[in-house]
Amino acid sequence: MRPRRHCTTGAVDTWPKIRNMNGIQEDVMPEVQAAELDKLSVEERLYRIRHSTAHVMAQAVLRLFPEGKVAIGPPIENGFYYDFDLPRNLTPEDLEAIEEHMREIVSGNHEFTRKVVDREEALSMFADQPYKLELIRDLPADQEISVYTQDSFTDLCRGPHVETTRRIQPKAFKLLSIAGAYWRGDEKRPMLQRIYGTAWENPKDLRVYLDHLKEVEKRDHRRLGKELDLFSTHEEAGPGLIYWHPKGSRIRVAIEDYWRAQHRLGGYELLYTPHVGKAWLWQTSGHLDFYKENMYAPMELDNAEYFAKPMNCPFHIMIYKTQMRSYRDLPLRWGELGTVYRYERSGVLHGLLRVRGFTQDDAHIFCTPAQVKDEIKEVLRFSLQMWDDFGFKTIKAYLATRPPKSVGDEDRWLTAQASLQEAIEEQGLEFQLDEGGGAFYGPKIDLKVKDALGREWQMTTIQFDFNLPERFDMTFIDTDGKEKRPYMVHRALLGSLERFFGVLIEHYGGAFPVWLAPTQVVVVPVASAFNDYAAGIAKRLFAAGYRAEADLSDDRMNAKIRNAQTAKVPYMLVVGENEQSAGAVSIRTRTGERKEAMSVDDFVAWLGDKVATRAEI
RNA sequence: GCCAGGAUAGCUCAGGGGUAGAGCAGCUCACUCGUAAUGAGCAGGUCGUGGGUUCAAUUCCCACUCCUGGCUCCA
Repeated sequence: MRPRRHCTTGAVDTWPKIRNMNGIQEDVMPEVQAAELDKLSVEERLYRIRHSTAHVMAQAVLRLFPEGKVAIGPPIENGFYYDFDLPRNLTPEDLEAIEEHMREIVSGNHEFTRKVVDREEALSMFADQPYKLELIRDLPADQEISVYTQDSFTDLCRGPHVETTRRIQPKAFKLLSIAGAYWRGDEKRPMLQRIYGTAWENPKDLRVYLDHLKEVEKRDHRRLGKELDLFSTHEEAGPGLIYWHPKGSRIRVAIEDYWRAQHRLGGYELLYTPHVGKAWLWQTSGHLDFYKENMYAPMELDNAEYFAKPMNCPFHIMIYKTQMRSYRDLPLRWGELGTVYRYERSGVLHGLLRVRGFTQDDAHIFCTPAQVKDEIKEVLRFSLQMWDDFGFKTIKAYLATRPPKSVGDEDRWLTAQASLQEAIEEQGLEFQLDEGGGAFYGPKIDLKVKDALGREWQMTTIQFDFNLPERFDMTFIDTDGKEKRPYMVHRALLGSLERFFGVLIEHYGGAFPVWLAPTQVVVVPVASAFNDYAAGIAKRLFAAGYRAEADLSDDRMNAKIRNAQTAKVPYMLVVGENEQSAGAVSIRTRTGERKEAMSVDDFVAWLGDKVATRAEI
């Protein structure tokens, strides 16, 4: 299954997006008559189908475990889940048995009937269902309480549902996995067993979705990382720490070279700062008060405690404070590919996407109030251009504003929020407002990018910070000769190189565009008699700055092509008698296409163009 | 951290109370070949770590580590 916690899972555009953020039954759709079901949008129909399938599953589970307790079972994107408290742990075989019962229930053509009950009635109906009782007791006093019944099963539920189980096709749903989940997501409460399932309108849609899951698995960056020899992790050497192999490093170098070049053009200076800092630094920044549980334990040295850095900002501020800063010096844009370490609980580590040490493509912008607007606009534009260059074309913005508990002047918050929103609107970006969702120290924009499989990943963050300038007493001298507080914006565009690499691998399924491919060209001689010619071409390409090699192994030509193909090398140059005598190469792309033979000079120019235009192939 | 499942050759995996097997990769030899796998041979393992039960444990039991899928938070 896909890593739900790292991306909004999901789905090709045509697939309905149904979210249930807090995992509790919620439903904003009005009740409709059964006959109207077909008039509903596909999203609304699927919502009902999934919700109803969850009820059917609960009924099936209770058939197997009559003494089981049911918790909640909402529809989610692409499916549904239901949480249970059962006398024993479920096994994968149980899922098959449950599915069997579900098919039988569904084929009974039972109606879903809705009934409104008062609180007392509800409490007595679910007297032996403690989780339901808790839900009922937590409902607001003026809330209408409804229950839905199909066959012999009645559930507390706001609805809506399909009119009969006939709407649930026996071959259009599938149970996928069992997982532990805390009651109401609280680790102090009981651990329940959650069954995830997927449900669709018809068997064909289910098949398309299952194929999609297979494709997701094929593109899994951990699998491709191994197959393509890109990176590894080592439990003996510390979990969650990434080792970049030569081929992975080639890609990283290409990314970093691009990143530096773009930042230079964008008016950034680059910094290098230490990996550890004394307790004073983290005390001043507040990290020891608010972030300690995410930090590596201190090292003691000369009676002082040193911490590995979880963030780069305090170091950049130290540099800021080495001089008196004038308004004439601002804005300062300081970037750093800064490697940070954060403690993550062992259960959450996941390939490149969730690690304990990573390199942020970090930068801090220090500016005057008058400069804020333009700076934000530029950062956003910069970010979008970068995503475009890396081949991600669909971006969504999330603007998070001031939460109730927060620091900083009201007018600074308003200025900051206004400039964030204006920047988004100017770029014509689709965005969602997350009222009160900002950090206590400032509002922010997060960008989610959509990958080739339609999954959204949160990558870019652009964040105001009203806290650190105060804590470190940062100032600049304004035009009136007075000391003022600069604005500080923290931004990471790619996020972290590790995570970005993981997403990039999955986006391209390992078939990187030419400018990023670890090996851009493999020269394949048709027989060993042409080894020298092949080696000469590879050498020439290499000298011209390309990642090219000749395959001079004992393999036959067909095997060499296959090896290059499975390594997803964009171009294979096949050379034999014809090419040698003409000083040419014949080109085969990894898509299987054969191009007309061209002179080596022409190929160099052609390849240069492909790299410069960031062509996929 | 918690719940569940897993860990056997470099990789993918089979097996099972009497101390291990395949394919690919690797090495050697032969083949000199025109757009996705030439053939033969060789080598490769304290069966995750530690403890227990047993005449005997890789197999059964316990603990731990890591991995996988979830739960909370986040780049």
